[in-house]
Amino acid sequence: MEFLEGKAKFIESWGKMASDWGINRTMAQVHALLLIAPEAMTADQVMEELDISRGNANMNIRALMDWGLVHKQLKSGERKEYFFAEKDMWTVVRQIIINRKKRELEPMIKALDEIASVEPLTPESEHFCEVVQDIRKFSNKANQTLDTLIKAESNWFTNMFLNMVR
Amino acid sequence: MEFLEGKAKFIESWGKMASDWGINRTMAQVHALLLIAPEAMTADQVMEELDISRGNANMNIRALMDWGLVHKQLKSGERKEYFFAEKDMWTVVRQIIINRKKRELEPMIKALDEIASVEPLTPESEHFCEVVQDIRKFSNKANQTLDTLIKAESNWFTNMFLNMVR
DNA sequence: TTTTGTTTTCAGAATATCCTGAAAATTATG
DNA sequence: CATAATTTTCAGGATATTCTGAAAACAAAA
Repeated sequence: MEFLEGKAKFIESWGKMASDWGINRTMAQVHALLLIAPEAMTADQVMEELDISRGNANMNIRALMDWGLVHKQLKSGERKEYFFAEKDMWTVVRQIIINRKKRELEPMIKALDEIASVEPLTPESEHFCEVVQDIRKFSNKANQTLDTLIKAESNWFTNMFLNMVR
Repeated sequence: MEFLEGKAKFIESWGKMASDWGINRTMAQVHALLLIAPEAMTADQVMEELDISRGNANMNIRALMDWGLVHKQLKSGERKEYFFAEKDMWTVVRQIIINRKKRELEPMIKALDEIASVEPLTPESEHFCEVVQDIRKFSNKANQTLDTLIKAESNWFTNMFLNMVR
């Protein structure tokens, strides 16, 4: 496969996977582009390469910085801002875990805690409470595990994988 | 909190979380409804409770069966079909892992394998190949780990959590 | 076979999400 | 301060996704 074909395919696949996971496709494509860029890029270069508008490029670069996946680089003597992606895969995954946990898992746990105050007075509400308790326990365990994962070192993560498949 | 309020909140939260994760909101709401239903329900009951159309109910119940999260129950002497959700949380999570792995992770790995045939002939393609290799290694490890998880027993999963937070 | 109850399909409508591009805001430079 | 370069915003347009409802298909019962 040619480099340019591979590059296009990589950007496309990364975007596809992201949109399956509820993440803006273009944001993921910008991320893919910066991941494989050997040097930091300007917003103009991103617009050009992905053929998207200035507003779109700006919005998604900013979102990627919010996620902690992309950083700004200022070059002395230049006014333009340059951007580059975090390349260490474990750090990338960790940042994604941190963000999704905060945005999605924690609100869900909060909602479940409130819901858990329902009294099991009827057969219907009794069953309801049981299901909610199960999910609560599960979510809390997942939350704790993710906290541990977030604190863990890269090699620890590798080791966990190896342990599990052994 | 009152039961009916809790029920509504649960269905709403479950749907919200699902749509964050790229899953149809209504599908998740149907799932939530069946999870907390003490008895199997008909499509009509689902339509009624969630205030959705027949077509929508049918489509999403069917999708949930494809995911292995909902099953059909036939009552003797009745023509209507009844549906109930798998309630064991570990089984639910496992089914979701199985499906998403097959639909998303495996195609990504396949794409990466193809992309990996790019030759690192220039500085740009050299860096590209490095990034792709990193992601490939990571994806393959994740894939193996998920295979192990899928085969694992429920209590093993609990133990893993406990091990990790220790 | 005909009737009746039930499920499935799918074109078009409704909605949610994303993108554009030009203007406004911001910031550096002369 | 005035000018120029750059970034940000956001209303309106474009696109993608989801939903409806009625008709078709199917299947049990008469």
